[in-house]
Amino acid sequence: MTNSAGKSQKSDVAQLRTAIPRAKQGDSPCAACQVRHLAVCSALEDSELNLLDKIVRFVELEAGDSVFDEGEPALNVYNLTAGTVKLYKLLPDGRRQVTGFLSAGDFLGLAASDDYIFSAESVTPASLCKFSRADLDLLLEQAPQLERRLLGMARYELAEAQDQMLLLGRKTAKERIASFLLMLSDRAVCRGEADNPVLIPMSRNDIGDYLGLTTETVSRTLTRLRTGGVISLETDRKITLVERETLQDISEGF
Amino acid sequence: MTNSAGKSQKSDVAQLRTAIPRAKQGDSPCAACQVRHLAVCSALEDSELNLLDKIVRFVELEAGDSVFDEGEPALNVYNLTAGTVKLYKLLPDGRRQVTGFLSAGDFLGLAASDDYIFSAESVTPASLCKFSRADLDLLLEQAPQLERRLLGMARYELAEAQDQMLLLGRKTAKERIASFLLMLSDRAVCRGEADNPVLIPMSRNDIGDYLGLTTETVSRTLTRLRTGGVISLETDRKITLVERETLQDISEGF
DNA sequence: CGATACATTGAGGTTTATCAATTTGTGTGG
DNA sequence: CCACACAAATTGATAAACCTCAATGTATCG
Repeated sequence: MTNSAGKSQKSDVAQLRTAIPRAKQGDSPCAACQVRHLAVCSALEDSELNLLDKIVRFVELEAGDSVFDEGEPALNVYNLTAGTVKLYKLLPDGRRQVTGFLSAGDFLGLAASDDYIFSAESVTPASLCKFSRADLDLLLEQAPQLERRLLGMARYELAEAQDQMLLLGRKTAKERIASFLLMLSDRAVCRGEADNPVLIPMSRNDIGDYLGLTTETVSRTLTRLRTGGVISLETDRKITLVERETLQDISEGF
Repeated sequence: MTNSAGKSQKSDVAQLRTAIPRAKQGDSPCAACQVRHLAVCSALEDSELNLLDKIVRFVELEAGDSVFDEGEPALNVYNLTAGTVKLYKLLPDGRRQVTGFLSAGDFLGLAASDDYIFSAESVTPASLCKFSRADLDLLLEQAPQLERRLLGMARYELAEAQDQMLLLGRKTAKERIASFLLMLSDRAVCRGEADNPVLIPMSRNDIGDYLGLTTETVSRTLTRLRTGGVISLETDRKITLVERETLQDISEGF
């Protein structure tokens, strides 16, 4: 689940590469953050950013690295600033449910209990801002408006979770795939990227574990949508939405 | 979805019956609330309860009444003080996903958007405290600790939603039913009731729509658990957990 | 260029859904 | 209190969707 020593050596290289633009000249790295407007941090005034700078640590991950595992003490929280991270839960026999994919600006680790209740692992190379929960709690005292921002984010996540329950409980494979592609497209727009073609950072297996399907069903369903002319596969990981309206109708169950 | 005029007449009777103990002698009904320790209201000091009393309205529902429907402007929030309420989303062809069952102490209507994103309907006769969102927002100014409480509740709901995603995406019918029975038992304990036998306030159809199954599969699966000696059906709506450990193992996928 | 992981395709099986009939439970009115 | 009507639950037979296992094709990366 976590990485071997051989792989994590490369991570150091990545750290060197990105450390320079992130904290140049020793002035506030948070003030220079490209995704601040997307993150919890948007709740802080420019003058308060130094509070963040004091407690933040930067983490660089390569694809497949573990951020934390379910059941560990929830000591840290994270802001994802680049890349994609997946959250998942496991059953004893290895069945896996991916409960979400995170991208730039998303917050991670806000657990209800003392331990993490899911595992988090990078899907692509990723950059995170790491805060200890103790530091975060102190910060919340100084900047109570952060609490409102966190509540807003939690509500949004709840809304997404309810949509996902509808998908998992009642939608067909075709409807699930259509919903998934549209979600990726919409989220790219939120990050200021193009809505089409859709870039798919995760494997068919990860998609299956997110949608409650097998790899094979994901693949077959994509093939059928392609054959039907609704989408077009540029590569495995790059899909053009040819008939967005049709896809929308399929995703909503019409 | 809502009730006919004929049925809602009885609701008036229910209102009379319970109005007396709830607001006796005109002093603070919130101070006398039996489920305050379970609800958001526990975040308020006794001295602050009069703030609630000023803005609360009491609502009594009979089984099957609508609280609000998906897509309506989210003008109010509610605290459930007695009974069971189900939340659900619909697809255009009538497929339904119940996203949660609420019981005494649960909070309802905290939407991320301006409109409700799910419908809410009582499963049994129910009592609710109703607040306008505008009033709640004002109250949050005066009692900011409420925000922390709301955040805690949202986190808890998120944790439950993730468990439900694992259930819907990866568990078998048998595992889903076992998880469901244990959840009902655990929640009864939270409310200070007996953990066994389990009282089932909702229909097989509602259970199916919650677990992503059909009525028939729910029924057959209960029959098999009964035949296997793991549970015992006292009546349709009252089930004894004969082998709780076994049920626990089944629910976790062993 | 070769090795390896990932994706696709095919054949066949399993679980759960669907459709239909029967039984049980509930509430009403005689 | 009983009989009736209606809704809810159970059971059975069949079908469909998706999964499993296996083989083949195709990216990707040293």
